[in-house]
Amino acid sequence: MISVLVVDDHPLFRVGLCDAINTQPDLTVVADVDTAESAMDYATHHQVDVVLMDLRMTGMGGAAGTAAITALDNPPKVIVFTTFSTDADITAALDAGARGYILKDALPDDVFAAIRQVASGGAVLAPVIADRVINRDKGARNNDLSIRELDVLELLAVGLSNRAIAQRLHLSEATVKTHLAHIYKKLDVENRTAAVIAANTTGIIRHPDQPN
Amino acid sequence: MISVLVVDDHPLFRVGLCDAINTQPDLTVVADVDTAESAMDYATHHQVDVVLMDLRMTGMGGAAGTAAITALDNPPKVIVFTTFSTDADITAALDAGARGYILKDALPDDVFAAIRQVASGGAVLAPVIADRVINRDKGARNNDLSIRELDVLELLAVGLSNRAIAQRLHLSEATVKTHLAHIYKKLDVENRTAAVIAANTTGIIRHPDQPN
DNA sequence: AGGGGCATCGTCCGAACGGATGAGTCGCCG
DNA sequence: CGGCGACTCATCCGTTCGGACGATGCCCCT
Repeated sequence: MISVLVVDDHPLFRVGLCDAINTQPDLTVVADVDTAESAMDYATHHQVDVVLMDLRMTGMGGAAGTAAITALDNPPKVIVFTTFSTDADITAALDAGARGYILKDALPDDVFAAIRQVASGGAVLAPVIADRVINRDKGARNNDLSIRELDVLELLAVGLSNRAIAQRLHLSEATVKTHLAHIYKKLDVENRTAAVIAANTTGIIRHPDQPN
Repeated sequence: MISVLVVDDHPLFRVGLCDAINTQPDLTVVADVDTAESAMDYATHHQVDVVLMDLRMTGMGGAAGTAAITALDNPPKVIVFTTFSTDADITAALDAGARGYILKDALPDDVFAAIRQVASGGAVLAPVIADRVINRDKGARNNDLSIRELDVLELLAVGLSNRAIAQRLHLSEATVKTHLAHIYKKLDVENRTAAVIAANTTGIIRHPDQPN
């Protein structure tokens, strides 16, 4: 019997998920919580095989929660289970030690299979995610912005002018322009607006979370 | 007994939702489907009291589906049940004839209550939504962009230059600039990048749907 | 008949942006 | 040590934006 801990701040979804899992003879939900904090709390005091963790939650968030849980002694396997699949989310989750990344539009059977797979020591990535991860380590290396370029891009993405960016980062405007030129090349765009869009859609930078 | 039709393309969520509803003695899910098309199909051939409709789905989408269903003879009441709450989504849903708009992070009891409320002829808006709707009719009237301004904003939001926008819309650049100036005023921003951000976060324009 | 919003186009000008190029410092890696 | 990349700054130049006018025509509403 594989024990599962469900972490999701959508009560309705959580309940449905728990019920679905409990229909499986070899799976059982031992607890369901709505924050990463409580998940960590539970995992430190109880034995759990697999944690199904939502990413975007109020509080510490799923990525931090995953990291905290995988740092425990004899840690449970964590599967990130979320609606979102930006690069930032994926890397954060995998870096945090997640052994699986599946999307909420998956079929129930896929979820069950993922739990079994991970419980037995394997790893599971949703097809879309798998592509991303593979491509990331191939050609997308040049897509990597330097730290400073990311700083600039972040400020760019909130609508600041070159001058304003320069002031915020204590740079000259010339330097900002240089960084921008590099950013445009790396993102393969022509202007700042397109760069902001690219940054948002590819998930290079973090959204301010759900728009309202 | 109130009969409910559940429309959602996330199988896991749909199943959980159906189970939850069926726990209520006075509610029963008579069918659950994964597209607006099948929902319309079902509603034309069967008697249903309330339809729980997801907004963002593959195919015709929830707003169009809502409009189609409420156009039937003796139509069921439609509650839009979604994760998203941008202005575009809300107005689309309400214009389409939805009698309720609740978010997927609602508590199960809230959902049950909403179904009962709508079935008995009432209307239900999630608190966040209610605020939006009310504010929209108050001060936000100047926030209303004209059709043409929206056209421009949409192209702006994919990173096009003034000239490119002009060509796409068969306008002179001068006209585009005039529209932009109006857009900036109405959105209370200083430049195009900020306008794009504002458009995205306030949901004035439609996202190209889920980023990947 | 008049007013107002919308859409269209024009001009002018200063500010901002984007591209090209060069160049200096620093740290890392072989 | 020598090369390379990141970071910094500068100058020059052409293009693009954004603001501030004005102007016309249309349609709707009072």
